[in-house]
Amino acid sequence: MGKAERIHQAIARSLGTAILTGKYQPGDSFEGEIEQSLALGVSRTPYREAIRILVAKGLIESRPRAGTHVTQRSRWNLLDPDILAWTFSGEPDQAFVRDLFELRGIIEPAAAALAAQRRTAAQIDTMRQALAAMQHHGLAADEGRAADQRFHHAVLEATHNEAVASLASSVGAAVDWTTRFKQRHHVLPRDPLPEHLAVFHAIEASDAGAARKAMEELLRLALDDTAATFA
Amino acid sequence: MGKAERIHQAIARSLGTAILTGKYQPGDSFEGEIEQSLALGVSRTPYREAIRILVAKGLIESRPRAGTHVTQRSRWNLLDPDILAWTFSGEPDQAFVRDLFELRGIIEPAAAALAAQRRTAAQIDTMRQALAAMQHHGLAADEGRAADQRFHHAVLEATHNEAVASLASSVGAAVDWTTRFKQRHHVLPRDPLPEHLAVFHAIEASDAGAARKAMEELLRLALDDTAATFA
DNA sequence: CTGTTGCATTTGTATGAGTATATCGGCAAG
DNA sequence: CTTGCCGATATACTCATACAAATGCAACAG
Repeated sequence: MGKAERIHQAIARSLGTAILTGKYQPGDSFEGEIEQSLALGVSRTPYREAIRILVAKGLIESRPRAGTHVTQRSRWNLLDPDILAWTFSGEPDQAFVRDLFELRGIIEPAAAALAAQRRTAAQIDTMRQALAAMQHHGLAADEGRAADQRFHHAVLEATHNEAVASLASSVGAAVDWTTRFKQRHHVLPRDPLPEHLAVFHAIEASDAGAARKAMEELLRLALDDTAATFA
Repeated sequence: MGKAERIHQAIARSLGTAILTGKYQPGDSFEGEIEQSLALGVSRTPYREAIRILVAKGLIESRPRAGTHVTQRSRWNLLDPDILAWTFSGEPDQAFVRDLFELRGIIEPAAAALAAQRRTAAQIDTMRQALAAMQHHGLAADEGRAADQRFHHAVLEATHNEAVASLASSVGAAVDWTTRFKQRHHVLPRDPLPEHLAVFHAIEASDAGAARKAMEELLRLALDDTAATFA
């Protein structure tokens, strides 16, 4: 049933995480695609495909004679879903987590306001079910966190804006990692349901202003929890 | 000097634009990697690498026995720089352009406010030079549009938030295409410099509220122009 | 010192053989 | 008739090797 990870995926993930965790610095070289692939015990084909994946995500660039080098951080597609997953597979940079929260603070309140104006009945349903699942399982369980993500995802979907919705996986990664991090550090989490319900009710009532404020409050509380964890 | 486009890049661009312009619909099949590559007159190696690129950007997925299929639109990384470039290489969907503008309306005012608080002297300098170049060349010239992009890019950079800054290429594509579109339809553009200067001066003065309002005004005017073009 | 030209090195492309995997269809049990 | 198992088979995946193309560097000519 599950899809076994292909070799090129494994290589891409391995090298990608190595770059994102700083084991390879911008400018570092991967010269010698024959040596590299043999060193990994694979043929050139999957190695090259892994390189193509990383190039597609902006992490590296390769030209004949010049070799393959890690690009400058500013050229990385940090919001790419795979990049985020690779970033969060280790202990991510605290500064980057703060940046992601700040981005959520920009996107999600505005999205909540738009969602309040445009949401369909089906999307309201999705949100309601997600919150029910979240209440039932709690954030300690995988299913609970998945439900949390579904809720935030549904809010972005309800904006009926594809560009905004495509940030869902990025935001979702931030949501997921934040709660995981709290769990990892054994912080007794305050029940997050009230804030979520406030957002939900405002969107259901088509009250854009209230939805914005409720989402801002939700993020403020989440950020406080996270900051407490770091401190 | 210029880098000749590699075959796998060309294939990826070709198939990517075909998907983004709707010539291939979600669910459509690319089965037969041998046939497909021969039909394109290339070997399987670069064809497969092109497929890996498209997979990395979420446009397609491929599994043994099942074949290679175009994924659902919701799984595409619409804000990926290449995806945007491919999208804008043709006549992009008007709805998507509106979505991108809405996203800019969410991101850029907030970014301008943050930039006002955090900008460095060097970043102020970059903005000033960009505006000077913009005034000198005008938006009809490539150099003028490049300067316009540099300005908006500098604003996002000045937030000192990597997650926000990584949206620069996305926003930049929107900026660039918008002005190109106006040119293409021979709309006599109003001089956009005053709004830009207003944003710049607010950021220089570290006035976050004024920067936010000035950017909102800039976007409102730009949107009006674009809407008039469509009408 | 400057421009140019040839060369060596690295990535890019071609091709054919063989492997692994997941879908599909049939078969058996319920 | 439905459900679950299970093997045959088409498909992508990997390997190995050979050759082509591009480009940065150094030697060289002016």
